[in-house]
Amino acid sequence: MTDIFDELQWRGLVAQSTDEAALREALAEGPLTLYCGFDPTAPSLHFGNLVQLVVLRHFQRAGHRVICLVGGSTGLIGDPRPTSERVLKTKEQTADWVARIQEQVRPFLDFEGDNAALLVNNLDWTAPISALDFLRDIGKHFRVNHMVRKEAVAARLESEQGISYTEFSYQILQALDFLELYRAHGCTLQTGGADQWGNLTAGVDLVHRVEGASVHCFTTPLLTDAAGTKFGKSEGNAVWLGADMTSPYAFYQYWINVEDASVVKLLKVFTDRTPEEIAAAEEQVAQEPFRRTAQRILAADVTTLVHGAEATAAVQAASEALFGRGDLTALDPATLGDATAELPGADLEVGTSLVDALVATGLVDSRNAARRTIGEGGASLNNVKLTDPEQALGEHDFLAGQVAVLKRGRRNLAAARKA
RNA sequence: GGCAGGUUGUCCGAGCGGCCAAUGGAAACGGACUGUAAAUCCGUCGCGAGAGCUACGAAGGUUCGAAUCCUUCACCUGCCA
Repeated sequence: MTDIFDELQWRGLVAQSTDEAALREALAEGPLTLYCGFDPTAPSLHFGNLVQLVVLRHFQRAGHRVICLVGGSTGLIGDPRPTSERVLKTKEQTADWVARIQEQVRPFLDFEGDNAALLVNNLDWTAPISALDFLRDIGKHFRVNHMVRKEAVAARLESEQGISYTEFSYQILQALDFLELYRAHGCTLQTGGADQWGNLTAGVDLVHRVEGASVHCFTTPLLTDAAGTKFGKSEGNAVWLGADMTSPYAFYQYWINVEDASVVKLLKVFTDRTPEEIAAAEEQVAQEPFRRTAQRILAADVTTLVHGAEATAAVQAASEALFGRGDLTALDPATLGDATAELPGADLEVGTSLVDALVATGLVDSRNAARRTIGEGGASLNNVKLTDPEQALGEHDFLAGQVAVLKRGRRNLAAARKA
């Protein structure tokens, strides 16, 4: 599959695009320059951003010039959400997050060599513009009539709390980026998530008005599971790319647990597997679902992409040891230590009640919940179901004298390390 | 500016002086089952071992007793200026 656009479509990475024929032609003519922006709304990128990073990666490999933008200015304003106004973050915090995200993005693209990706910050060209110049030079090109049609803005205009002028201006600020990158680097394509369509086209329009040039954009689809729920949440928490926010173990487990009905779709999106490999995986889901081969490939590939091969090997070994059929007490101390090192946990004294241990390790939210879980038969210690809420951690419960494995339900594990 | 209505647990949404930690639905979690999948059925779903404590926009008040009544404040909605 040589055509990049064909490949992206086959992978399910294209939702909506400006004139597809023109875009295909532009891509076929030779390397073009494209960009995708990431706003610093948190100290780490997350699942949704990973889709964009994967897209950029495909483009760079296909020989196109990739610009990765971190939104030092747009992050100060905030893209309006359809539901409610954002609370402004301080400039210091935003700058800190920009720095973190700039680092986080590095492994996904090649920033060295002939076709090095470019890392830019829109604050560099936005900060120097005066309010008056902004209104005269940029604002004049935007019709409010058109701006209010944008989905998130329209929703907010309908909502009880309305929308601040600050957030209303967001799309102009983002459009300005496209113009700037077009001028400075000949950038003619912007990509983004499905919810960014309005912002992307605002940029396309601005470049067209000011420079008379036709540029392009396309969005990736919102990824949902069979029930139509967004992917990227685990136990109600976002799946982050930062190891300090979502541990590599938790990250790997997230992918391992993907439902059968979605695993093929996610393999296409997030891995570099070929159509043949994916067809084989699909076949295995159908024929031998209990082996979870597709999920294992998905989890391994994506974890390697985000955390590296070494981390993947570690969490695979841990998962194997902890979820394997083998008796936990039979594990050798080294394997046990490595496996449990990946788990969330707590340092606990001999004699700590299991109720307290379940709370301390974060497996449940409260002592009540712990008792409930034990009462429901949903908790186990070293793979032995707990029945007595009053039971306490005994000396012999610490396997190899160091760690006890607590489990809630089928798949939530934690380590109680001997203090 | 005037008048009327609203603000309930993660979300939606009942309750309108005691039987209300608060009906119902969704989400979520656990069990039964396989496969660390889905579907289905059952259960759980503020904190606390318990007594009890904290919760129904905020602050006061009435009452033996308030999510429910009164006052003030904030925000929203509708009608009239």
